[in-house]
Amino acid sequence: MREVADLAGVAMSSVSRVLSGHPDVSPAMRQRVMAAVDSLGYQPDLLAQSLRRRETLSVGFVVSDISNPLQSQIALGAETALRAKGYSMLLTNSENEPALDTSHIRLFQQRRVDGLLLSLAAEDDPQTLALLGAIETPIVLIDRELRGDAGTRASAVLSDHRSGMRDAVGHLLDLGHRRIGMILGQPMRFSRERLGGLKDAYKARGVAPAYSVVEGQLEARHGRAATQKLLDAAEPPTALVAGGNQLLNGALEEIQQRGLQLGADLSLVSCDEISLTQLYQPPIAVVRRDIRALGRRAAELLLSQLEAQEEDDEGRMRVTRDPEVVLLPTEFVARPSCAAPPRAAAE
Amino acid sequence: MREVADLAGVAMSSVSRVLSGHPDVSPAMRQRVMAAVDSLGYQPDLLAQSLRRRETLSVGFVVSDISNPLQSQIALGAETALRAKGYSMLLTNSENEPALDTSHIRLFQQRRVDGLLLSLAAEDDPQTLALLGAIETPIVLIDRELRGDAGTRASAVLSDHRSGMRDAVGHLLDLGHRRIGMILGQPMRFSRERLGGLKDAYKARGVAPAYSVVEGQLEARHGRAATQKLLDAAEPPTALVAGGNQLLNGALEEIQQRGLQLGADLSLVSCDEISLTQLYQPPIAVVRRDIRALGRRAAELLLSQLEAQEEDDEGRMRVTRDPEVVLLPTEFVARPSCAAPPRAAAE
DNA sequence: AGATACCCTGGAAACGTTCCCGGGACCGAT
DNA sequence: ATCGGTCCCGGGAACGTTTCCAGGGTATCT
Repeated sequence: MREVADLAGVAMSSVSRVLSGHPDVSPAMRQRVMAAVDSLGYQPDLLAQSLRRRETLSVGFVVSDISNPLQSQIALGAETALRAKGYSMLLTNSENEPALDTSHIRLFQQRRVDGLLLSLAAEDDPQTLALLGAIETPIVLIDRELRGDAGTRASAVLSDHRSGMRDAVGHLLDLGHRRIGMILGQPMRFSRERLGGLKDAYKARGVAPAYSVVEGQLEARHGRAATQKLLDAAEPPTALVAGGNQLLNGALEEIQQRGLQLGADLSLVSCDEISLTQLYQPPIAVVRRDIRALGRRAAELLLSQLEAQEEDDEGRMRVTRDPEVVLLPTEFVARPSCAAPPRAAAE
Repeated sequence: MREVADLAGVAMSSVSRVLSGHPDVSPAMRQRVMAAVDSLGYQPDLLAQSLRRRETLSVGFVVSDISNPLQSQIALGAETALRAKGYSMLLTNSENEPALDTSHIRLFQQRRVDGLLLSLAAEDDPQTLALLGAIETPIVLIDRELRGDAGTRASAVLSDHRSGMRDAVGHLLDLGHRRIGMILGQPMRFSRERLGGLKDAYKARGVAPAYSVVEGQLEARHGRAATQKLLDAAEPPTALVAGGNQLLNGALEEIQQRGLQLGADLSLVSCDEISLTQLYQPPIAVVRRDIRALGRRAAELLLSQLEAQEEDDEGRMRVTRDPEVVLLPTEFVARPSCAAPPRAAAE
């Protein structure tokens, strides 16, 4: 920048003014400076800018596993929205370990990110909650619900899993199923809501609650083990609900292993659309949602918080807008993987 | 940091020395400083550190679309390896537009990233090539091959698509197929190599090259359109090769639409394992590779370049190690989606 | 005892910006 | 001609670190 100033024969402050679009700058000055900038191919150093301006135009995204199609679609949606406003995204994988969550959040703090997008590994980790409660930067939770300070201070985008699942289980009950097996992941909001939707459906139809639920990790191995356990029960369910694409993979493995025919022998509903659910034969019914929109909305919430920041007397940035929580819809899509239960099992 | 120094009653330079593990520091001093640090909960500002040290401990990752399972697995592998060495990853999606590639690279330059991981949208975009040729930071290309300066200056991790595809097509030829249709994406290295593998196989078996190839974008729509075109030919192929998971999705749509039975009516090979290929009925043969390793190796190459940097007389960092290119293996996995061609078509 | 060497510490410049503040030039009004 | 105001511009402090340099203290050697 000094080179530019020297070449143009002006002060560095003038160069800065021209480049940052300050109003107090004459056309002649602008021209001179821009000429020098072009001829030197000068590009301002964002690092120094950030240091001085006290904002980095960057946000941290903590994700448990970016290779999960769910998370990567969220990341895409979020990054695109953030980039449109000039923000960059720092990405980190916490490998489903809450301890990594906190250490990454701390790291992002040191990097002075302007905001945080969190898809946490756990909702009830005390360390994480304590850290988040003490943090002043804007936070948006993605499909997570936190207790205490951390929860009230943060914005959130949530999917309305309950309503989609209510329709899904309602559909199964209407087809004549009575015993439904549900495979869930970690005890987090999405699991609770899905279970809630299932209960709602039984209740709404006045059917005796003959469902069974297996909780575990959100991974294929658990999907398979849970399927095994459910189908080996004395009175096995006639329909299965897999609460996530990894669980679906495991469930399908076991179903194929047993030579069961989807629809005819066993009905199946999964959560979240992937290519597999559409192209499988028979196609698999899903509770669907716009995942990319989840990321986009999360970014928008964060941006709105960032726009509403003001410096207080101590020079720190304080958010002036209250955190928001938005609920995004889910939709049940019936497909041939759901059919009436086999005669024998239906009684 | 000044607060820490004041509380401990020492100079800021001493605090800095303690925290950065400088050797010239007495045990007493270390103790005093650490006590002050703990009591204040002080965390150093990485921004200021980066500015002063002239390194940011961050790398930029330019990806065309993170929601693609391929790219997200690469990202996971890379991020994990980078994080282990203290580096953070900035992620950006270029939406398959070379213009965005260059603008993101420029942005990363301004952010002073220490290195660049590139999965470019195009291999021959002049703007991108010019920019990369003029850049001094270490670069690792991911499954891309560049001409000119940019190419020689950059490291790269490449997959050996050719050998896997050679085996795949060899398998099809051995089953009796003669007319094979290949669906490819953009004209980049992976497409060229796959085509090369196909030709190799025909040549090795001395079979007349009766294959046909359709190039296009790496997306489902093209996969479907290409399948349509190939199957509508006067002498349609008896086996199809889809060069990527998006293309596979499109191809399967069309195949199902026509009511064709994989294996019996038409053989199919895809590239890169996804849950669909394993769980589809019949399972789909693939040319497989360890995608996460691709990301990991890319990060390792970059790290090795970063370690080999030294400051020259003008204060700029210069890499002292020559760029490396590593070739990672692929492996053909035969599955029931490949079978002998139907009698009628076999002549 | 004096000199030499070594270890540790404090002061200050620097990294590349931004932005406040003071001042010169110019205009119009008195 | 003087004054008040507006418009631009340059100087310099600051953001939070690191690192060079010089100097003070202690130990070692002659």
